[in-house]
Amino acid sequence: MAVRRADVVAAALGILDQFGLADLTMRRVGSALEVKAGALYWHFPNKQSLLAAVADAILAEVVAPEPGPWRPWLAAWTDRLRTTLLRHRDAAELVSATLATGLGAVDLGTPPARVLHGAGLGEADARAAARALVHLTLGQVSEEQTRATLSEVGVVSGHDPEAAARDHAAGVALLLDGLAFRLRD
Amino acid sequence: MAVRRADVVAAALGILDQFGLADLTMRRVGSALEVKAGALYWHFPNKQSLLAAVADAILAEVVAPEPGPWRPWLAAWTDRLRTTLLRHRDAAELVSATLATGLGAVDLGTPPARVLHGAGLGEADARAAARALVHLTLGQVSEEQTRATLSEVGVVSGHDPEAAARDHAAGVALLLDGLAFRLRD
DNA sequence: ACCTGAACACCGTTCAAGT
DNA sequence: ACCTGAACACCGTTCAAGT
Repeated sequence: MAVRRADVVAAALGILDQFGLADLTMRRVGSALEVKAGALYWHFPNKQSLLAAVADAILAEVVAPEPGPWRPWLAAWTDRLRTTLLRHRDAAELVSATLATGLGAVDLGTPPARVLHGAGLGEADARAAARALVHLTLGQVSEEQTRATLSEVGVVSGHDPEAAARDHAAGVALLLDGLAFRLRD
Repeated sequence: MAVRRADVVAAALGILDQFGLADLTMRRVGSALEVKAGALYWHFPNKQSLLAAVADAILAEVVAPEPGPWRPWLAAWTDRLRTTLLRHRDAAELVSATLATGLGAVDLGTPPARVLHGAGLGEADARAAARALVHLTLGQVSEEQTRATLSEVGVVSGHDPEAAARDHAAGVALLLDGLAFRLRD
């Protein structure tokens, strides 16, 4: 039974979820598929491309909110992005890295930028605001996930998920206030 | 001549600047000091601790603006943070990773949080805003530095530093607008 | 106090050769 | 078309032993 590209991505995502990014090696993905590491290079040119595909798979889970007023739409979208990232171990770090390399296919900033542009913001400002929202979320979740892992191992104590959610919402609300100020008549 | 802890950090920073984070290995740092990799473990318990020390050294270069009104103070501080990060290859990625592990000594969020609290913002909101500012900057610079490296190798074309500066300023301004809204009477 | 030598258990990647 | 075997050039980390 030949392994297909999608099988490789699924296996990699499974390893990420169970063991984290540090254990996501080509050799481990291969052995999960009962195949040697070298075989993966038939499907992907290198490890980074495989990681980008995993990041894309994760981001595809973010469902866009129903069309509506820009502020609740953005608040909901940001929250869904956060929740999706939290569902997969080390996902924020993985997505950040992929976003930086530019290898990912999913354009994370486009949906919020479109909404903001539709609300009357200039295109450049809309893109800048979308980037800010994305970086804010990735940064907060990345810190939260690392802390969660560390507290699991017992290195650090008292990781509070509700406090993290509030922190994130506070940062987002600040940005949305700034946007409301820009969009006022 | 015995190698001291500070020598190790300086050598590591030199390798980071010249060759980037991927080439910053214990073996390379050792050979730059004419010492075997194992010798470094006399000074640091592991690689992460050495990286944290390097991150601290970089962040120590950020000089706080003169005391003054919160808005220009924060704008200046954020800009200096960005400029400092840009002076060292892959610095944003390194600092982000260190910040997540909690190993770093420099508390990046405290100065802006203090200024905001002094301006009348509640302590929790001040901390959340400071975190937002930091994550925004780290995310933008991290992307910028990766793109800069890629464009150096020729993988990607047209990295525009001025556009990146404008993007960052736009994101920060948005947040500061939100803060101004909160701090209005 | 500080370092070497040498090992252990890994990595990502390549590529001829097989089926 | 897809995979193995086997290698290449590396990693971080440990630790007895040396000075």
